[in-house]
Amino acid sequence: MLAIGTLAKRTGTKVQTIRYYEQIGLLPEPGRTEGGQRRYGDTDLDRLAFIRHARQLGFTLEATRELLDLSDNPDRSCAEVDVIAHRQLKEVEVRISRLEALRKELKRMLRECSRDTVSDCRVLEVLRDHSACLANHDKGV
Amino acid sequence: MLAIGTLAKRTGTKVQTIRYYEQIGLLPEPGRTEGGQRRYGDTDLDRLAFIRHARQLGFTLEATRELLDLSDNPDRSCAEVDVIAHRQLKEVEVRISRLEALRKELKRMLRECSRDTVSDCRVLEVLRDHSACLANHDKGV
DNA sequence: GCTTGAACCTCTACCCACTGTAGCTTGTAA
DNA sequence: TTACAAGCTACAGTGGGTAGAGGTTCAAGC
Ligand SMILES: [Zn+2]
Ligand SMILES: [Zn+2]
Ligand SMILES: [Zn+2]
Ligand SMILES: [Zn+2]
Repeated sequence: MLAIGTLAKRTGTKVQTIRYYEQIGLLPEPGRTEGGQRRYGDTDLDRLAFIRHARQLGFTLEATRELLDLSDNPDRSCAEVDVIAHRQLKEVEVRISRLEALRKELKRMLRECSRDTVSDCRVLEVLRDHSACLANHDKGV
Repeated sequence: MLAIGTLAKRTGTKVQTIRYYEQIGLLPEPGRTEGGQRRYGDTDLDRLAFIRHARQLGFTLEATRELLDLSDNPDRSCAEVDVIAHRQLKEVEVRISRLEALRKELKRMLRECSRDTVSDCRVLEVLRDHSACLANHDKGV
């Protein structure tokens, strides 16, 4: 049986985060020692590793919860899993294209800057005057 | 003079957000009517437009605050501005490369999935077993 | 001038996904 | 036995807003 600190180290999680996951019902309440300290088994280790990996891949805790639920029912079709993963993929792709637009505009601003006084700064100029900006913020990209 | 709702519409900001910016000292306290309602001038309009544009380009409110301060001192060198913008560019680039790694791995997971039962689902398999994953989460990429 | 109702006001709580702190108790190795 | 690392609970705070309750003010139409 593992103490919470050991579990934390093995999964690269902070102790508080583990207690937080328990609090929101993502991890089951573990057994306790006489003195009230949490003790974990291998099932908990696997479950927490799963959660951490899902988080590293950008899934929300809610999506992670759904994935865990599905993972607990091995006979069901994996279509639902794939829907969640696909949704996450779309999400990531939207964020990428948004960030690429920002990257482009930031680079342009910096390239065009005269590096003189603030009053001539192209960066501030663009910030003040949206029409000098090539990014389409309105369209969410 | 503009009421808060008009200012909100003109800048594409929610009314609550404007009050929030005032609360954190990003917008100055405006004049009020006899009855206590806020009234804004063109200076406020420009300042809020600047803030919104900086936000759309991904700058944090803290960075935006620094940019506003610099913008108020037209005689200073724009080097500081460029440092902030450059920092933001780096930030954006880090986020992009992280997201691209996720994108790649999500696509791979989905491509390899047999679309059968949950027990055979490649997506869940990868989530359960990090060694089946090609993304390097450890290195922050 | 009066009525109506949209828009304003303050205050509080909530979102996500944690993280940090204070003040106390327990477990374990020397 | 003692020292102290590691555990415990409870609560506050992060960023960047957003939502709602419950009350007040403004302005247009009559
Ligand atoms: Zn500049
Ligand atoms: Zn722009
Ligand atoms: Zn699958
Ligand atoms: Zn991975």
